[in-house]
Order: sequence, then structure tokens, then C-alpha cells
Amino acid sequence: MPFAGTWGVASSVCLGLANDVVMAELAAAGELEGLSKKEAKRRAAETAPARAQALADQVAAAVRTGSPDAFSRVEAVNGYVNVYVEANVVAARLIGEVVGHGAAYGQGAPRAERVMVEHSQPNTHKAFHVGHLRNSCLGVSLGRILRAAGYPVQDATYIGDIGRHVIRCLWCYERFHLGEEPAEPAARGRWLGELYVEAETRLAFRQDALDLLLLLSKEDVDFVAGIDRLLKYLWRKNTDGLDIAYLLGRITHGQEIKEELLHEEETIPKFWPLVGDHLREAALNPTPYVPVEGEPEPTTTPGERLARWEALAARMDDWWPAVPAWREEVSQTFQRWERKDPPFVALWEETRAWSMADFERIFAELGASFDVWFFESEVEEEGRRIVAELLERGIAEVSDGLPVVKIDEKLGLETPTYRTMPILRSDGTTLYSTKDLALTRQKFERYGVDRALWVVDVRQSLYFQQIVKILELFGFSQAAQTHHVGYEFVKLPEGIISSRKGNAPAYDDVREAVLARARQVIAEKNPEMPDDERERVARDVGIGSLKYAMLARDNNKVVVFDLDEALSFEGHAAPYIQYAHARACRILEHGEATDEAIVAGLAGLDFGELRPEELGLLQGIAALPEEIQRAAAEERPLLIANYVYDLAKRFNDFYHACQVLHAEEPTRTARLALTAAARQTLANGLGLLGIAAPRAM
RNA sequence: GCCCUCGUAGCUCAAUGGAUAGAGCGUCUGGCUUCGAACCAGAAGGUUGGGGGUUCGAUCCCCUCCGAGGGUACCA
Repeated sequence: MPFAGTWGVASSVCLGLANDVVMAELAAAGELEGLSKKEAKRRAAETAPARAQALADQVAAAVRTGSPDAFSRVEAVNGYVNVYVEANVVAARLIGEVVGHGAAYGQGAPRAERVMVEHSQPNTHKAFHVGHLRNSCLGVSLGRILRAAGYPVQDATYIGDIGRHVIRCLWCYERFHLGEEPAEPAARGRWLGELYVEAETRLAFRQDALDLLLLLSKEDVDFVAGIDRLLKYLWRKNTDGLDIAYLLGRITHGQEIKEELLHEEETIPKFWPLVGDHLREAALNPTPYVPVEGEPEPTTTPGERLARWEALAARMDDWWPAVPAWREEVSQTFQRWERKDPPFVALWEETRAWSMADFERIFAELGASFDVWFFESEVEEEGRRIVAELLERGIAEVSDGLPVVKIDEKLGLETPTYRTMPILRSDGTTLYSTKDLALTRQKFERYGVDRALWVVDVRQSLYFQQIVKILELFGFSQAAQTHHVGYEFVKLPEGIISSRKGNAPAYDDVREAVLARARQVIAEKNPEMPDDERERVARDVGIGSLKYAMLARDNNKVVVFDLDEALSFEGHAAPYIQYAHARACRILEHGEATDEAIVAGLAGLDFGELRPEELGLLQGIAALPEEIQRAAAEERPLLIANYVYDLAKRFNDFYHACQVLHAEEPTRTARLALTAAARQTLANGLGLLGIAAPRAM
């Protein structure tokens, strides 16, 4: 870092140049004859560094004589050419630009390309959880960054208001919970999410039981060793002999047991208590674990396996026999949607509204405002038409009853690349792909965009490539003007999030915990703050902290969401930056410095000899415009998150090292102006992240 | 099998192909009668997973191996 305490730019051109020159000279002198490439390089490396320094000296001298007044100093160090500028002059110009433009400081020149950012795609009838949070935070920030970079941007949300999950939730509602909805309207959306999880638990019941048996056959050596005895007991309960033989074969070989290969409905319910006897025994007297060469370590303990068995056992006799009928009911519910059965559509509309009320509240809180609202239910029909046309034109085909596009085959690719994509279910109901084919075309044709971004987690990257390729085969020329902004998903310290299992912390719960903590900290640190302001600031700080945690990680890195970390408002986090902003506000307040006065006094601005911390801060402020351009080009809000943290740090260094209010004039005025510029830049940077900049906290 | 991502300090993460690889948390030592201590100063902590290659120069680009995660025809 050559410029600590100064301001300028460095150039490394002489380093590369020197090597070329030395090599050329050696070659001309014939000294490289017979040398291997490696030896030649080593030979050149002997003199290149000195030559680089000599070249740098020449360049520096040329710059000095060529434009004697342009730079305050020009030097050559280690082969680098460093040029320094007159800081006082540049400082006044920069501060004028920042304070003069205000919230628009950093804004790039207008661009023609219209961009649509599709993000925040929650499903109705499901809970909004921390996994969705990363998507919304990224989408909101990316939209703001692109806008600041000069693009006309349309933010779009895409609500999953129909699909298998909705049907399952509503089946569960009608079948088991009709009329039970909470009296409190605000609680209804969340309640639907719970019904959805219940529906999945019921429908997956048989599979969950069989999965546990598979787990036991792989991880519980005593279970496998004792399987003969267990099955002998089962035999005494008049169990089908074929089923006994099947279970024996599968369990001893650690293979999956397939429900449809069992002959008798009651086999597993009869077997279950015997499995329980074994598991209880195993949990009480666990056999010490002995690692076996080539065998994977068990992922569960006897206690955990027993707990899973118990959860299933409580429902085994009621649920196992009922599952086939439930599946049939779900399928009939699906048909009611397909034929738009009026009572069912009315129920769908009512429950959908419960979820939408939640989403609108959450979006508002996250600063997500949308120019376009897409709904899956509204693109189903157009999707079907596209599928029909794809089939008609021979791009798609029906394979084993399933409408698919064999993309690799159509493109003549030998190695599996885009593979085969189903575009409609065999029963005629629509898939996500059916709808995205239609939606993607709509974005360009109906909304006139030039580029469409999908902010969706990275697990869907093959999916989006498939959509693009199918649209290209379809002849849609703008298909290539789409881009999937993929990001890694959010995990919990204890493992992966599954909305099916409902193990993700709900947004509302996390929000409440964070706000409570924020209120408490404010009450400690700033007891005089009035209640209403405290509530507002707690929201700015709490939500900001949550958002920063989601943004201060590169897109391709997994975020492990740890509530304890989210509740820490110290160190590298949003409150650090917000605090710097609040401090700047307070100093400006005490100094009675207004933006107008600062702009008016720019001509006479005089820092005297600039302190290193002042220069550091000025350089930080000056970097915002290019940071915005880079973040937009790379689609990485992380860059802004890092930038604004670094800027806050520089401001901290500045006000710890330099007295503002107690400084002598004209330094006092100059530092107040610098503080105003820093405050504005901090606020703008936070704004790009969708994070509020409170004036006090 | 094929494809994608990741591997950097005890932990969580940064770092346009450039100068001595930086922050936070945690640990240790200090600093509030001084514009607000959600802060600051200092210490300790590194074979950037291993091995090759390209380059004047590699955490970054290429190859390979190891390890972790994800995707791969009717989930979204």
C-alpha cells in the first residue's frame, strides 16, 4: 500500500515490460542459444527486476517533465510508477460532488438495456423462512445496484400460488381441518404452512417408515444380525411368507424396501412393534461402535433411531392403512383444480389471500417493492399451449406417457449435457417448467425487457439451462438474453433446510428474536431514546443486521444461518456501519453544518496538510461509483457489502484520529464537509443493500 | 457415470493475475471527566487441501489427485 498518507495511483506496466525487453536483448546478443525455456527465463529473471526499476525511473522522469503541474509527486519504487495528486484540490471537488448529488452520488450514466430481475418466489400455502430471506435480500440489492449502475430495472416477483404443494395443503385442510382456521387473520398464512407440512408427513408416511428400515439395515449391525429372530416372531403373526422372504433379503443386503413389492397391507404394521423391541434394547445397551474397514460410519445413534421409530409408531396403525386412500383423494383434489370446480377455486382464492397478506407485509419490511407480480396460476394455460406446439412441431415427444424434450438428442450432443426435460406431467397437470417456458417469453414480449435475470438458488442451474435451450429450439431468439443468478442455499447449523419437513426457522420468529434483541441493546446504550423512535430504530438495526448477514457472503458460498450470530450486533455487521452513520449525523448536528452551507463553502475548503486518516476516507468515498459498476457487472452485492464496511472503518479511523468540532478553522469546516460526504456515501452504500441508515441508534 | 460449486488463521469469511494474503468472532493485554465504547489500540494465530503446469509474477488461470456439498425424466 504505497499511498498511506497520500493520494495517487500506481502502475505496474514496467514489470511486464522489463521482462520483454530483457528477453529480447538476451536473444539479440545470442545469449539464449541452446538454453531451455526454463533456463532462459531464469537468465532473464536475473536482470529483469533491476531493469523494471530503471524503466520506472525513466517513466517517472518523463511524467515529471511532460506535465510538471499535473501531479504533486511522481516516484518509481520496486518497478512501480506511483503518481500523487494534490489532495486538497481533489478533496474539494469530490466533496462537492457527493454533497451536491446527495442520494444520487455514485449513480452511473444512463444505459439503454432494460433489465428485469425476477426474485422472491415464495410459495403460497407454505411458510416464508430464512431460506427465502437470502433470495429476497439478494434480489432487492441486485435490483438497486443495477439501477444505480444506470440500467432501467423492473423488479419482478413470481408467486407459486398453484402446484402440487397447494393441492396437498388444501386436501389436508378439507379432509382434517375444515373450519379450524385461526380467528386472527394475521396467523392464517402461517397456519397454512403447518397444514402443508402435515400433508407431506401423512402422504410420505409409508416411505418414511421404509426409509427407517433401510437406515437400520445399513447402520444397525445388531438389527441385521438378529433379523432372523425378528422375522420368526413376525411369522407367528400369520404374515405372508413372501413378504417375510422379501424383508429378509432386503434387510440383510441393506437394500431399499419397495412398498409396491409387499403383498400384504399389514406386514409393516405387524413388524413395527418387533422393530421397536429391538431398538429399545439397543438404546439401553448400546454395542460399542467398532469401525469396519470400507464401511461408512453410522450417521445416527441408537437413541436417534429409537426416536424416529417412536414418532412413526404413534401413528402406524392409523396412518399406514390410510395412505393409499389419501393419495387417491389428493389426486381427485388435483382434478378439481384442473376442471376449475367453483367451490374449490373459491377455497383456493380465500386461502391464497391469507398467504399473500403475509408476503405483502414481509416484502414491505424487506424493502422489496415490485414493478411486476407474476403468478404461477396465470401462466399455466399459455404454458400448455407452448407444450402443445412443441409436441406438434416434433421438438417435444411423448416418452412413456410423459411429454418431454430430449434436448441433447435434438442438439446432437453425445455426452449428457442438457439431458431430457419433462414439460408436463403425464396426467396433464403442469410442472414448473411448463410455466417458466411461458413466463420467460412474456418477459420479453409483454414487458419489453432486453435482459431477464433469475435470482434462484444454484440447484436450479441445470433447470434454467434446459429452459433456455428448449426456447432456442422453439425459435425464441431472445432466450439467450436470460441469465440465472445462482446462489448457494442457506443451511442451519444442524443441517439442511427442508420446507417439506418444516424445519426452517420461520421468518416471523427470526424477525421477532432480532427485533427484541435490538430493542434491548438500544435501551441499554441509549436509554433516553423515545419509545416510538426506539421501535423504528430497532427495526432498522435488527432487519439490517439480518440482511447484511445474507449479503456479506459471495453468491457461491453456502450461508450457515446461526441465530446467535444474527443477534450479535458487533464487529463485521450492519450495526457497525449504521453506527458510523449515526455518529456522523451527530457530529454534523452539533456542528450545525447543512449541505447547502457546505456546497457554498467549497471554494475556500482547506484541510491544510491532510492527515492519513482523512486521505483514507476521501479515497474510500471516491471509490463508490466504480464499486457500483463492478458489482452490477459481476452481479455481486457482496462487493457493496464489503465496500460499505470498509468505508465505515475508514470513517471510524478518521474521527478517532481527527477532531472535527474542536479543530481550528479552516480545518474544522473542511472536516465537517468531509463528514457530510462520508455520511452521504455510507447512506448510499447501505441503500444499495436495502439497509436503512438511522440518524441515531 | 456425467456436470456444477466449495476447500485461505481455532471458527465465519475477504482479497481486478501485482508490492508484506486481510477482516470479524474467539483468546490475551490495554483505552470511557476528551464530537456516542454497537467503538478503538496492541499481541498471538497462515506450507491459501496435495502435486504439477502457464506467467516476469498465481489464493486467483489450466491439468491432476484428495476431501465436502449440490444437480442429473413427471419436486420446486
